[in-house]
Amino acid sequence: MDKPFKNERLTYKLNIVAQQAITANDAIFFQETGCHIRDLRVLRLIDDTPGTTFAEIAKITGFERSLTSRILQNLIGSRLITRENSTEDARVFLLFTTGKGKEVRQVARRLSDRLEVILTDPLSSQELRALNEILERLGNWVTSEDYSQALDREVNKASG
Amino acid sequence: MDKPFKNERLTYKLNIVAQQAITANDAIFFQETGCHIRDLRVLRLIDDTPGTTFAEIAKITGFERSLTSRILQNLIGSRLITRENSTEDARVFLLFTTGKGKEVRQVARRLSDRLEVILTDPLSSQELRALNEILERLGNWVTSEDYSQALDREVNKASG
DNA sequence: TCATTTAGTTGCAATTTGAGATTATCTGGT
DNA sequence: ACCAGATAATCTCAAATTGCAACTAAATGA
Repeated sequence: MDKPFKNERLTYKLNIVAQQAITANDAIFFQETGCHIRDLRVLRLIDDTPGTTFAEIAKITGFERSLTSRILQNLIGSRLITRENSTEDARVFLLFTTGKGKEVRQVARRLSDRLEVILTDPLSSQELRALNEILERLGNWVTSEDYSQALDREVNKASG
Repeated sequence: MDKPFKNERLTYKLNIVAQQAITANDAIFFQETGCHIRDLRVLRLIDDTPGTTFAEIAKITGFERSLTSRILQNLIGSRLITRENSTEDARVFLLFTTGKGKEVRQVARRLSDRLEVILTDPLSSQELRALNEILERLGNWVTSEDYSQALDREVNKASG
């Protein structure tokens, strides 16, 4: 009858839910597609913008260049994407999904739909909408410059 | 004008918000108290249940025993908690917060309050209540046996 | 043509963490 | 009383992850 949390903080609750959901989902994605969520995200980006580049991917995802490089190497090794030299700049290469890559992307998409249904099972459709809306707003907030500044002010106030 | 996410999945949104909030908060907690969130959680547990044991902490937090051991060593090293041998079983030791530990806990508590105010700045009080309620429910769900089983069924259906 | 900048890769080292061995202690059966 | 497990907690070691910085290759521009 233990609740996982009682009066806990919002961040704590967020963390529990995010952590549990992601860990469980990631294992399933890996089992069903051979890819981890992070790789699938890159695959999706490439599939949505064929001919995108290494630098674009690194910029959009925010991953380190070395990490980006390794993820792309994995995807290429699994024959999910191909690289083609740019005709304009031989340092640059363009990324495309293979047929297999497109298939995996679809499998992942459908799986993701089903997993999200399971995750949100205890919520009414109204609650689900509300949650999406609120998280959207919070997501914008926590990634904003204003948020960092608000935190900075708080810290300076405390120690100053 | 880039939104951090558009049509993204719930888990993705959750992850962004949780990750950003936790990373930012953890740095501030460390700066202001010398402890990371994880350590503070253990400190809080001990302060709330004086005389609790290693095994209890490991069970409640779900941390590995080796990790739990290291966290306790840190807290002892920082003089925030003390260990006392159990009179009943010499293998067991009982944990207590020191005066300094209680102080740090209070500092952390107040800081946590303020950080949560900042985090939820863009939400109305009604939305905040709704979010808390929904996350509570989701937290219970994702840590339940039923959730794992629902995922198992989904996977078996897919591959079977 | 040479110096500088840019694209992407790779080697290396720091960090984190978990599994399993290890030590110390307890409990129960004979 | 003694021995054979069980149990509490620690510690060692090895695997995985990741970032930094050095590196190669190609472009740019003076």
